[in-house]
Amino acid sequence: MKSTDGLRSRKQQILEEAAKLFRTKGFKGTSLQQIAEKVGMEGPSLYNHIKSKHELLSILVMNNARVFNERITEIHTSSLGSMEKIDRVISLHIELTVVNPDAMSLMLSEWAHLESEEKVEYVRLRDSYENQFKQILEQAMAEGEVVQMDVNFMMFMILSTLRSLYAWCARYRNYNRLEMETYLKQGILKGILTKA
Amino acid sequence: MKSTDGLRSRKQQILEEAAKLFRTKGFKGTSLQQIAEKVGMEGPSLYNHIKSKHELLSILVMNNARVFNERITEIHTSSLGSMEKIDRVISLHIELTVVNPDAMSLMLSEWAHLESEEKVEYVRLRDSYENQFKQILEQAMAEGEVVQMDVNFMMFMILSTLRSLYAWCARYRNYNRLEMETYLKQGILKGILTKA
DNA sequence: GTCTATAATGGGATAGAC
DNA sequence: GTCTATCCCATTATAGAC
Repeated sequence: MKSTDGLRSRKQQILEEAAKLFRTKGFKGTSLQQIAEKVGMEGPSLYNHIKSKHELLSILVMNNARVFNERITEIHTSSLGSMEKIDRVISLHIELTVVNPDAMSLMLSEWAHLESEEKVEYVRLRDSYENQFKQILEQAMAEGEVVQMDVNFMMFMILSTLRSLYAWCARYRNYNRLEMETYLKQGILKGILTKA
Repeated sequence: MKSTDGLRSRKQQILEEAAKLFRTKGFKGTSLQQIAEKVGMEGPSLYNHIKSKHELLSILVMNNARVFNERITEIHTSSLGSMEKIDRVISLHIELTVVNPDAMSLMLSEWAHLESEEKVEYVRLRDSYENQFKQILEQAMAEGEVVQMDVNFMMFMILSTLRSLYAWCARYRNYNRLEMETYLKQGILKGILTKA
């Protein structure tokens, strides 16, 4: 059958159900039988569509990691000002989280279960991402746009919030995205105090 | 034998090794044999000290959760001002994270594998913690000390950073704690911008 | 309290009929 | 492409010798 049969191909459907289950029960805590059940087939039938259980995790995590890396490279190598770049990085996280919160959650919490070769590539992509973001922050700091602080620590604080966004999206489903974006940027850039 | 034998009792030793392994490989990804190996015994021998694998997770997660809840209740019910309370909550997170980063990491990422009764109690403790923190933030907001914002979202932003601290501690082992505390409070309260 | 042997279960993956 | 039957292995937990 062609993949144009339904709106989503069978493999896509499997990937989506796997992502949901991996997210809530963990990669190790999810069985192929459970995934198969969600898609409406028996466990072994999955092997007509996938190579292994690890392949599911690999596709979900690595696709997301590659997109992230490409997008931040776009921002990093652009001619925008440093503060504009920081603004775009925050927007990037929000966009990718809203589009696919399951993949985001998985990427951040289950990557350790990737098989060794891919795990190496994942870490490389993540490091590349963090280095580019760090350089943006260093530039902003050198230009006096942001306060003097250990740049690693500043990055840690910002990424902590951005990386937890998927949990927020899960709890408050239909939260207004623009409102979220506004509050988030305000909080990260200006803090919560009313008085300087 | 008495538990005064070594510096740590046998059970304590098992708990510590289990915490480290659960943290890096996950609860489901860690076998009793692996824990036993770290302690220097065979898998089944563990059962002379523990009731089950789940008991290990339960002790590690629930102890931490109970301490957290007690400590925030102390802060919440005190007569301190709202901003002072927020300051103490941040310090509380730093203290408990520095003292036992493994337990903190586990509590936040592996609680879903608790057995059903304890999972219910864990969620109750976590909700209690969040509600008390939310009330502190609401008070600060009502007094005009912090900016007007969805209080749930403000709490989410603050807790995102505080709950990720264990990862920071793991990466930069001997980071100066006072410096960390200063930067963290500055970042959360005043943001990263130089200009208001 | 520690060991070896072993039960009991569940899960990933393959074979082969349809 | 889906099914049932099956293999193989890891893992939790127990039994019983020492």
